[in-house]
Amino acid sequence: MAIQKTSREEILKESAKLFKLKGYYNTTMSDIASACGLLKGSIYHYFKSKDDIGLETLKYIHAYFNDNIFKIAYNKDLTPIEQIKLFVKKTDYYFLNSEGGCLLGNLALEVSWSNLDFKNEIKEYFLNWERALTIIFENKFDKTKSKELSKEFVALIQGEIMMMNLYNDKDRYLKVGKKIIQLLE
Amino acid sequence: MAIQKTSREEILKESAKLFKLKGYYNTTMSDIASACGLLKGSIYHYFKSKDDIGLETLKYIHAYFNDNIFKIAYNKDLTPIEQIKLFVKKTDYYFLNSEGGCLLGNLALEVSWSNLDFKNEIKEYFLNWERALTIIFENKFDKTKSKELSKEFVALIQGEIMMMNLYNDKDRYLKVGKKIIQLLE
DNA sequence: GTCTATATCAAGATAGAC
DNA sequence: GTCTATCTTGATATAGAC
Repeated sequence: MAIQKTSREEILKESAKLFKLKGYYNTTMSDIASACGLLKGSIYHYFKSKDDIGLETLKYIHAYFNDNIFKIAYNKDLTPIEQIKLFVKKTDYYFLNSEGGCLLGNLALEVSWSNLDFKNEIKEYFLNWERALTIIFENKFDKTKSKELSKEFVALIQGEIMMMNLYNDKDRYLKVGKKIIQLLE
Repeated sequence: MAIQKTSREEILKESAKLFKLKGYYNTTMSDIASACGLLKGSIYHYFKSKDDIGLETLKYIHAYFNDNIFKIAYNKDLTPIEQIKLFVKKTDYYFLNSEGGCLLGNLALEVSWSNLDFKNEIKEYFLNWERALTIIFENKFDKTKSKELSKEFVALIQGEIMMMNLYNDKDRYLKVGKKIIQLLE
């Protein structure tokens, strides 16, 4: 009986960090293992391959956004203004503390050309993001306009996260959230 | 005397394609070589390492944008409207025909965390892009507003390129150029 | 300038001991 | 559940023949 040093979830968390910072292909099983205090062979007890870890990591982060951020749009106990403020607050909190930017955005550019499973997961993530924003916007705008706005904001957020991390400047990114809130006020 | 099959420039062109589509780390010297009709050993006649190719490829694409697109902002023979229309037209032409998106944007997310030379080149590229747009905007807006607009548009373009390639939909990307032109009309 | 051949290293992955 | 050991592959890179 060996002492349990890690768990499936911890491996996914560490993998997400590494993939964001080093890129997917440039992160090795050895990197992931040592981030969890293991040797690389031990990782295969939890996952059957690196691609398995990659896809599960995307799903894990996607689920985090679904459960903690996107769902705010479906919470009828909040007013639209409260919804959008909380939505922006939680999104900002995540990305301001997420060294390396947006995992799914990063992998969209790096991996989605070659791995269809990854690509589909990433597409769903952004669709869910857009759907959530659309629902909030529909309190003030018509369906078409709401869709258009939400798509544009999701793209803008991705671009600004790229710039935030490139120039180490949070202000530009934070402006996006302020703009979104102003739209509904 | 062996027949010359390729050139420094062709290697950079093929590398740019491959890096965009497959990612930097996932592209091998063998991939690059065979795209040029060579065997991998032969590439080292032109470049001393893969990182050398990577950095030179970034510089090559950066120079293309400087010479063909960004410089439009400094052409005093054109009116501001003509400038922005040409700017957008050339940018759109490039990205609509650039399978895999924006090389410097892609590598910004994949590589810039680990390679400072890459990161600096990428930062300069986006700064030059912003500077060019700022100059055109200054014909209608004050300096602060022009800077703000240009930064936001560069970020938005990057985000929309990501989405265009993810969803295989050119319309969303094309809206950005239309918005930019409208701003100056 | 391109080739063949090879050195070197590190990657993903597996097997079996503890 | 983690370890050590190892297999196999494929990566970057070099040397020297043509």
